[in-house]
Amino acid sequence: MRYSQTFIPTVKEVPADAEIPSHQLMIRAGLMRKLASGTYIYLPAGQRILRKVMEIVRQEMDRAGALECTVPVVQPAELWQRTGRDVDYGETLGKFKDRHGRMNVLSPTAEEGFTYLASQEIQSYKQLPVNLYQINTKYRDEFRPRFGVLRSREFMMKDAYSFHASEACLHRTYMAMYEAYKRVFARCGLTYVIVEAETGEMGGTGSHQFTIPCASGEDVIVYTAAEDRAWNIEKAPVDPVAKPPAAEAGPPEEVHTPNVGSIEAVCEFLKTRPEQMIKTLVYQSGEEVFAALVRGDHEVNPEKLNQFFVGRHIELADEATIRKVTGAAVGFAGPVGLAGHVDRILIDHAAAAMAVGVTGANKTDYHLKNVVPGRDFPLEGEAVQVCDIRNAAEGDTYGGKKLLFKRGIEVGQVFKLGTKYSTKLEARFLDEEGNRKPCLMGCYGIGINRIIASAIELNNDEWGILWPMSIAPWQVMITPAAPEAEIVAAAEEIYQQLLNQGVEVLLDDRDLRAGVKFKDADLLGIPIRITLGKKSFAEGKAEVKLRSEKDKEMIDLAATAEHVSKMVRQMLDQLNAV
RNA sequence: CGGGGUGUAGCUCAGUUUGGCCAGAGCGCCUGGUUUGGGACCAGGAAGUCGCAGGUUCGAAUCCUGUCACCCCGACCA
Repeated sequence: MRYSQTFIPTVKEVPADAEIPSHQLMIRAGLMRKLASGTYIYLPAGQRILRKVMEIVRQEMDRAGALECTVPVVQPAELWQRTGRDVDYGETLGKFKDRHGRMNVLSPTAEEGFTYLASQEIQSYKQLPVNLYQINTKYRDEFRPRFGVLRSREFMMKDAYSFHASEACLHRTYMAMYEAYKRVFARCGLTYVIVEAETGEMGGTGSHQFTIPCASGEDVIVYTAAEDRAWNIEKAPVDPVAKPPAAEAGPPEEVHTPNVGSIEAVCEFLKTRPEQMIKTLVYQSGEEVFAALVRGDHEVNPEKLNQFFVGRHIELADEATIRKVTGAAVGFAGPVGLAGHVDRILIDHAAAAMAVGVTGANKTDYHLKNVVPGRDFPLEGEAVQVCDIRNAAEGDTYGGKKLLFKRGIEVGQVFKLGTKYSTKLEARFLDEEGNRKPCLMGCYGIGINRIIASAIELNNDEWGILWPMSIAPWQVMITPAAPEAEIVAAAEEIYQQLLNQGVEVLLDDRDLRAGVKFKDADLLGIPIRITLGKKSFAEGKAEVKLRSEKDKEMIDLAATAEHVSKMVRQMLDQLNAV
């Protein structure tokens, strides 16, 4: 490709609305432009990267026995009503009505589509297993799109869905996908951490996420100091904290705390600390109202709470409900005397282990001091349970091992779905004994755009991007650094030779000063640059430089193309050797 | 959805507090010339309904009302 004939609009200045390196550099290097909040146009160079990542994913999926399909992005809402996800997905699900008045859904993921297909086509265990995938646009009406392509409304995702007659078979495909994912991310030149994203319910290894550790990540990864296990914070278990020796505490004492509802404000007002408070959150799930108690400095983990309400949607109770069950304004709920007013009380281990604490008084503008768990409110009973319902925090342990934290970008997830979708959409098969059973399912996703952003987050410097060879928009860039005809001709010759050898090469044939070309080359981040300058040309040499290295190598002009194409192959082999 | 912020040239932003100079700068773009290995220099030039709609006023980028878009923060409220 000749630079003069492509379209790579680079910009010097950092765009005002881009915060993280990948977002800034994708704009600056002319890879993409914003169309609207959370939607981006991929320009030619960006599109090449997208295509390369998709091709790696496609190759690894095919190698692992998955079969490519394409399911429509616009799907009948009726299908989503049957699985209940039109409600469960909430506002994030994009919908529109067509001219016939039919509701349509913009696919944020495609369990329904693929399961529908299976329901139509799978009759017998003899047809199983089957693993189908697509690489297609997904749409999510995100609450808050941000960080460029990391959390966008429209994005490219590879999603696969497998169907099985047995748990063992599902596990085999699950592991095949797990291995395929390792290959995909390694080939893309990414260092990744695999975290456990789901335990309990499915037993054992129900779901793993592939995450790229980096500061811009939105997910929190929790891992043991020995790094022998890692979890998404949504699933990270914690040891119950030790109960301190019982403290001398008088009876609960009401204190007037006018307009002081928040933990912070109460601490300020009562000169206490968050870890001495018991936070009482009221949730609802349909008609059922329940309370969750955690220590003031801890955070409730909705995913953990969900384990107690499998398959149901839970949310924080609205103000009216809170008033009804606590008899007080929002901000003054507490566990003392709450038992009869809610259907259930879930108490985190750490809250239960407190010797004494401060809580809301279930009375507007009042809190209670000297509240002793177990004495002033029950820790056991029919509707009371002490359990793990909070996020792991600094200082926690699991299995006696210290827990550490870092941020990560989730780029892939493998998940054992079970029969949720196959039951609801009647994707069933007859087994050897003639019994009709719902298929066991797995689903496996990879965020294509996130791979690109992660690669940039991991590989950039003050000048621009440093692409791994496998996903670089071009493998080699040729920069004639002087306008003399013989230099241009030499560049042209090497360009043709490289093309003939199947190397993806970008020839900077623009009539510009060398400095400008160098700046653009560094911004774009093509891994190998061949520079032809007056001085080296006079000596019959070309300069070969890696984007990642400072030093250059002087190669005979006649040998340059051969030398460079060998380098390309070696760098690719290194990435593919997994 | 709540809170905060920003909308002025293709980009980054000044000007708005205190209404009145001709609506500006840097970068980019066009023309000519000089340059030519790390985002050159000189000269000339094009380019903005000041987000949009109302209103106040002799006069509005500036004040008021509404509206739209974009950005940031947000369970910690129990």
